[in-house]
Formats: sequence, structure tokens, C-alpha cells
Amino acid sequence: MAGKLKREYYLGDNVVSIARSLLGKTLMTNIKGVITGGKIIETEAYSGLVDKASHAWPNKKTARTEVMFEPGGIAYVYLCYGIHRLFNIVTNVKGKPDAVLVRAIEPTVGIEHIIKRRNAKKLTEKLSSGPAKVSSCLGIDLDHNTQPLTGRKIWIENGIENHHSIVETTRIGVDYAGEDALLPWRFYIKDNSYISRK
DNA sequence: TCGACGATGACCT
DNA sequence: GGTCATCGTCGAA
Repeated sequence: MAGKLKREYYLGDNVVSIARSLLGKTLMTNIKGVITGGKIIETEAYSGLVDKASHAWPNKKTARTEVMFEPGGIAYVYLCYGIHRLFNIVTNVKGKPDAVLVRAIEPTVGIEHIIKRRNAKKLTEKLSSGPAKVSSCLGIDLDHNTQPLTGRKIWIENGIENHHSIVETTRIGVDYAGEDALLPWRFYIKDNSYISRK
């Protein structure tokens, strides 16, 4: 049932399998008392040690990537194209900069607030089918960067164990990574309509 | 300091 | 299909 994922879950050393196992779980936020959440539909894994697509490659610590070197179980949120906030889950132990990008959710909790945040009239697939849209739906902002996922502002709950087929494919928007762009490190729930792209 | 650029999305044709 | 908004980050100077 709906238990909050514990710190140990995020400390695992295989970011690819964590990205896969996050599908179907529920990402939740509490923004000044407004609780919203959605089922995780699509994720991508990024591994700072071996993966050119990662901001932390090759094991590169800067002011921005520092958060990924912390022990898993905290949020990495960064500004993309000067406009969009992209939410990642830091994984692995201290000093191993891995993270999982959440690319799409299916809204399940506080849907009326999600619709309002997106300036929409009703719930459609388009509202949360992309990484920047996920942050917008759930009210995730840059001040969530470094926030623990074991706290009260943002967290992840075990989904009800429903069976779903998983599609594994290449990541989006990482052409700059050369052959690492070909790694099958993007995962999504098959036949779910909230997928960001086919 | 300064300049190039990005793990995107909204809107247009 | 194409354009472009908009600003923090990072490496060069």
C-alpha cells in the first residue's frame, strides 16, 4: 500500500534498475499545505561516472552537480533553457553521482490543483507528459533542490502493485552524449497515454 | 567578467 | 515541420 519510500531504497548502486523500479510509484508534494501527486509513468537514468549525458560526467563536481554527490534520497532540480525546472531523484551512496529524471506522471492526487497550476480547464494527457510539465503540475521549483525525499515537502510512495509492461528505449535530448545517447536508459509504462514522446 | 548554450514546451504554419 | 522564450551554469579570458 501507500508507504513512503525509505532512504535505503535510494542508496542502491544501480541507477538503471532504480529508474525502472520507480515506474508505477507515486511522486507527491506538499506545497504550503496543498498536496498533489501522480503515478510515475516515465523515467531516465543518468550515471555521472560512466555516462556522458550526465551533468556530473566525468565524475565532475561543480556548484550545480554537487547535490548528486550526496547520498541518494534527495532532489536534484535544475533550470533548463532558462525557463523549465527538471526534477531528478539522486541515487547511490555519497560520492557516486547518479540520478533519475522523472519525465512524466499520471495525476492522481489533488487533480483540481494540478489543473489550476497548468492554467487548464480539465485534465488531459498533455498536462503532465514531460519533465518540465511534471514540475509545473506538482509545484516543484528550484528551492526543492537538495530537499530530502524522506521529508514532508516532497516524497515518493509505493504504488499499488499493478502489473504493467515496461518499454525500455533511448533517452530524449541527449544527442550531445555521442554513443552514450544510444544507451537504453529510458523507461516507460507501455500503453500509458501520459508518455512524453514515442 | 563574459559569452555560449541547454536532460523543453508552447505556439505557429 | 519550425521558431523562440529566458537565465543559471561553466569554462575561457
